[in-house]
Amino acid sequence: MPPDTKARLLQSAERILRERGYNGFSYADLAQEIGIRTASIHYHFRAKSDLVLALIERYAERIAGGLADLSRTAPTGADRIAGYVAVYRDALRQGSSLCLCVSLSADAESLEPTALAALEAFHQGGIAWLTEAFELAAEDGSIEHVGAPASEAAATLALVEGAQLVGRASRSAEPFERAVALLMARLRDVG
Amino acid sequence: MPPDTKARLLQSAERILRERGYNGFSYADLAQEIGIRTASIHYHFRAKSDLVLALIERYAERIAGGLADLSRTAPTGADRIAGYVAVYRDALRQGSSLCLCVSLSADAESLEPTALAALEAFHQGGIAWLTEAFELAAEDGSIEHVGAPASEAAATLALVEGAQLVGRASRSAEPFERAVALLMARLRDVG
DNA sequence: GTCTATACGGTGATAGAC
DNA sequence: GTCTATCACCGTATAGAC
Repeated sequence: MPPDTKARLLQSAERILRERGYNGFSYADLAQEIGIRTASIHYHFRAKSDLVLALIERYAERIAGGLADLSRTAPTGADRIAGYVAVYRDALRQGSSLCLCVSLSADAESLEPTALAALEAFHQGGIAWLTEAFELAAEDGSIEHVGAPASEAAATLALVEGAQLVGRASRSAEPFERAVALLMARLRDVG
Repeated sequence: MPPDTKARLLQSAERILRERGYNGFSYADLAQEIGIRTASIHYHFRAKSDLVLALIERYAERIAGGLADLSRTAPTGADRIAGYVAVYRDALRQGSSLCLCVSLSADAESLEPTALAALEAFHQGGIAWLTEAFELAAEDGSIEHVGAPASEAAATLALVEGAQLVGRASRSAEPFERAVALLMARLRDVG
């Protein structure tokens, strides 16, 4: 019945980290937000690096789960790409936060090797999923002039991550929409 | 003859900030690197926010100057886009650093309004330059199937910034190259 | 211009009581 | 599980001597 502290910690930590970056958030912020002392956080996560690693893994699983759902429910390649872009649009939250892994990539220098490896795995997973989506699109004709699927995938991942960054600098969703407009225009039959 | 301390400060600060982010570098790092005390840095830049603002303005001018040169020397739209991509490729330095403004965009929450405004101006300037380059390309036919120049510009800015981020997470140049490969393939007659 | 000295709060982390 | 108390720094910033 009492809310699971560890879960609340993860939830708050993710939000703060996505707003302020790895070096911009502390156990003190976190402690204040959920109403315990910093010492208590160390009980759940021995070190800040442990918390961050748990955060990445949890985040990667959640996104991977969402993409797997999308693969099942989206019939065309265009539907899948539209859904993928929506994931990043939602994560931007009108320019107020970044995808956890976009935020952490910028602070790569401060991360442990294990966290760095998890970050790379996240990117690799995104590219693999996008490659499949573009392969499907090449077959079903739902996206205009599709190039090599692996190249389209790498470009699309960079596009949405960069679009988030530009939106973050403007604290607005508009730059994101402008950046993905051409990609969205290539999609056919998307509601 | 004695090296200008202010200039050395700016040079070192830019390097460190691009490697570690706004919240990941301190006056102490800077002081140690150029061999003076932190108190002396405050003589040149009253507060960290003043240093960062000077850094952005200097950086924006340098990049704008480079792009202006490129406009004069690159005859086709494709040449200009290739040159633009090269600017970001060089700034990535094999995955060891980011464009100053990519780094700062991720730490937007920590910046003063003046710095944020300068960041937005940097992005706006990049998009304006790219828009002209794509307009030229639409006329000279040097890039395949050019869409609305303003849309191409917004997408290209996001693409190269995102490509840097993915490269940074892997401490490698390869993800950057993969991300821009399709764009580069659209360019014709580029040595 | 650069220094020493210092203020003052933040930082991740630990020991041990409850 | 959470607390109090405490540690050993590190952070930006200032005052005033040289």
